Amino acid sequence: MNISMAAEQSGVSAKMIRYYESIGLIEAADRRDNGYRDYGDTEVAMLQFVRRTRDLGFSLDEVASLLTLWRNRRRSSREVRRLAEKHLADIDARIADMRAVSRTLKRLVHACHGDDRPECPILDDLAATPVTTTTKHTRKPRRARKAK
Amino acid sequence: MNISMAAEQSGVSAKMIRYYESIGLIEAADRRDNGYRDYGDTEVAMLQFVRRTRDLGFSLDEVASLLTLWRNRRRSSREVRRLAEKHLADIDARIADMRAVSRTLKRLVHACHGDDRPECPILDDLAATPVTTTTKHTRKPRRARKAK
DNA sequence: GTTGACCTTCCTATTGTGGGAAGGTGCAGA
DNA sequence: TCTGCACCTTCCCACAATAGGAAGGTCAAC
Repeated sequence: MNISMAAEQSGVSAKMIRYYESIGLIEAADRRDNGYRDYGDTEVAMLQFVRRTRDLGFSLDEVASLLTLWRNRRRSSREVRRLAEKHLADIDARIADMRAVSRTLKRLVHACHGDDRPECPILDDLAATPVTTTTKHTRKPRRARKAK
Repeated sequence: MNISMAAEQSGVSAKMIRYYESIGLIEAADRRDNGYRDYGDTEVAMLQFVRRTRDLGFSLDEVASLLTLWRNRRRSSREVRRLAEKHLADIDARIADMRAVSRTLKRLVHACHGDDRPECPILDDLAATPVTTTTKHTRKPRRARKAK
């Protein structure tokens, strides 16, 4: 099948399929005589795997590792679990950070009357208070993909 | 004072100060005879405002709006609050998304024994299940800054 | 003078995705 | 057979926000 069909069935855009191929994340697709890429059910299944993994917020580097493990019949589930745990810890740390930000913003929004007057505790706070964070380690800017 | 001093006092790197100036987020600094940028306490206070606002995850576009409001004596607090509320809703939506991802990952990690055997529910899931999301609207990839 | 710590501008990379141009291909209808 | 349209190809650009570094000027202490 053509790339647009594979895109539709896998949920990965044609643009991204070509990109993933170009960076070596997935193997180069077979080509037909006219130069068009040709996909079968196996390839679509792999693209779905990538899609799902991306949806869970794994980076392309992590997707590559997971793909390797997926293809390897003699892998140990330990390694897969370690990857997932690491990613999970990462996500939970980011959630904690964002919740701290959310709490601060809620407090500020409540303190501001939001009318025609210029007095605004939000701006006062922005000009003064240092931010409160809950985690100290460096977070990677990894995030879950947009919900369709 | 020199740019590195202003960076130290504001928490915004010299690199970023120049960048903010280049995109017009902040006004061009005064220059001394040797061409060096020169900063005073007013400028440092403004940089701190930017820093704090970025820490709360506002985009540079939003920072620009907030800066304008901050400088405007006759602003209405309504507008500030509206911006903060919008950003807050955005953050909360992203937290909800990430919590859904976190729950899924936790479930998968628990289901995987993580030993030498190759059987792995994590990979099985990645190959099969569609992702569960809680929000339907498009989320912007905005995020809180790294905790120092 | 020389050294070292500043400063300047300019270019590059990052991550993952989308947009679009320029040109080839395939198929359906007139 | 021609025409049009919907595909396909590669290649380049843009985004957001930041960091790294090169090449060169400046300043202050020794």
